[in-house]
Amino acid sequence: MNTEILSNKGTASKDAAGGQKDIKTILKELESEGIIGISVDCVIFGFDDNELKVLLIKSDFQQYENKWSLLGDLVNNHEDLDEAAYRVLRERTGMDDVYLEQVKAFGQTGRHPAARVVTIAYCSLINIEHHQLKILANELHWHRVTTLSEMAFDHRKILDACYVWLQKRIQEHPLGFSLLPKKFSLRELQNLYEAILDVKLDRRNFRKKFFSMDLLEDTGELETDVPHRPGKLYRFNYEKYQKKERKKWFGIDF
Amino acid sequence: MNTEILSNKGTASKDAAGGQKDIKTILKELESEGIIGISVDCVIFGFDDNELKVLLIKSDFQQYENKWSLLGDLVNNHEDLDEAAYRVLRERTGMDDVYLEQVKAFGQTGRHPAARVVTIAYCSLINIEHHQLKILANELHWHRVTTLSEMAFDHRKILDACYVWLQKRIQEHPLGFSLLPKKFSLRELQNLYEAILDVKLDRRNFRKKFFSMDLLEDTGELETDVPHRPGKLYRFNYEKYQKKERKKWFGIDF
DNA sequence: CTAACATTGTGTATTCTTTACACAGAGTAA
DNA sequence: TTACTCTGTGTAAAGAATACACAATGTTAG
Repeated sequence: MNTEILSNKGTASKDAAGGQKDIKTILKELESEGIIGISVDCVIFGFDDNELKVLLIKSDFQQYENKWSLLGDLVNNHEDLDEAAYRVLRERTGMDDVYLEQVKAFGQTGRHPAARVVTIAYCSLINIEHHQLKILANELHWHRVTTLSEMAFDHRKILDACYVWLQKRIQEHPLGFSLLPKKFSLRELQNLYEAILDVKLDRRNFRKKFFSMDLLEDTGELETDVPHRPGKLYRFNYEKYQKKERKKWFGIDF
Repeated sequence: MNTEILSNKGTASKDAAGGQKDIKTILKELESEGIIGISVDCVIFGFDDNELKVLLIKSDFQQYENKWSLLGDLVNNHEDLDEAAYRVLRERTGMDDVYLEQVKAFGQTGRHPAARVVTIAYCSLINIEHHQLKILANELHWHRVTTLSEMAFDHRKILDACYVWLQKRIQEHPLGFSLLPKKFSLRELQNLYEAILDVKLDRRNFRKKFFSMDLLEDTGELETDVPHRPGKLYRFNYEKYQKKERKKWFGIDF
């Protein structure tokens, strides 16, 4: 078989999900050879209009016509999994310096109609404002996470898993800042947490909590264009965070 | 290529790590075809003699002669990832009803000398006493996690990742009981936590904590064969745990 | 059979963390 | 100038984590 096609180069084949002429051929070959394909799928979250959004395209697999699909691609033979995920991100969003983390492998037989494909799901967080969608093929755009119509393949399951992962992760690690501009108000930060965790938080306690962690730096600037008293703008201090000693090892509770 | 070999059946080929005559041929074929192989590797933990143990075999890949290796195998073409992991467990330990969870995919190029193989790591917890090692080939046996000599492939990295995962997971979910006999004393439970988390805990606070969770049932029995006052034996009540409502959604801290 | 030993079982005071809650200040818009 | 909206702040109460000591129970050695 033609390994040249399998180890697809750069933007040649679009995605295990998005599809383009070649991918189907590749998958057909995999299937007829009894080979398991490997892909990555990126769940790319953004935060806009006080809502958590996810970046999707229209699937062009016939079985999933008009269904939404995650961004993914087959893994190139000579690239690491992480690299493959970064490549997908780069190709789709034009962004390089992006938060990206592996979440889970999905490998049910029958999850892809064309062939056996195991996919490694990655979760990515990007700032919608800083970001320009490059390739707008397949109606690439942002969707509310909470009100999603049906999705292609098992992508709903993948998305749900990543969302749950995010809800947990954001409470233990400072990921959230990747979704915000570099300078943000505490209100924005709280909106972010409220949206992702789907909960209302007490404003004063929320502030107290973050200030006591001592990781926010006052930029000295204020919000502009708000129709009320402007709030202070802060920035997250990654260095301080790195240096901080992780204690709290012990918290048995279930 | 011969898909019959690739989709290895049952006990035919032993492992991406353990190897047996066929596996090397399969891998060679994968490599020459430019195909990425998929395996599962199980990090099987046990608890014995107040220490956390892991089940390993001797690698018989020449490059890793005399190095220890996790238990794994190529994923069969028609089985789910989880099934493949269960199969490995069953074949090696003879146990079916075992705690097993996917932890992470490892897919660095070059992680396997014979071919490109992406492996999905699973973590498993078993009670050493309840369990009989079935196939003792390749010097299958238990090793202390803390004092491990060099390992084959990137298996040390995989093991470390699973260990860290376990340390975290055991604090949030009642996994630990899988490592203990059905009936256990509080001292045994505490030893387990102390060993895994590598920390000393206050006995009275530990008890208070577990009793307040209200998930331990007094069996009415006592320890036997201890050279001192025997402690009560408890059992973990899974049903109560299932019914318990999960609250504590909110714990931002990093 | 008694004394020494080892480990179980228990409660309270202190500190830290989380929660609940209200009012003055700053800017905007009419 | 007033009404409006959101920012910024502190305290009291409840709950959780920690530190800590002594009597009870069984075993073992003399």
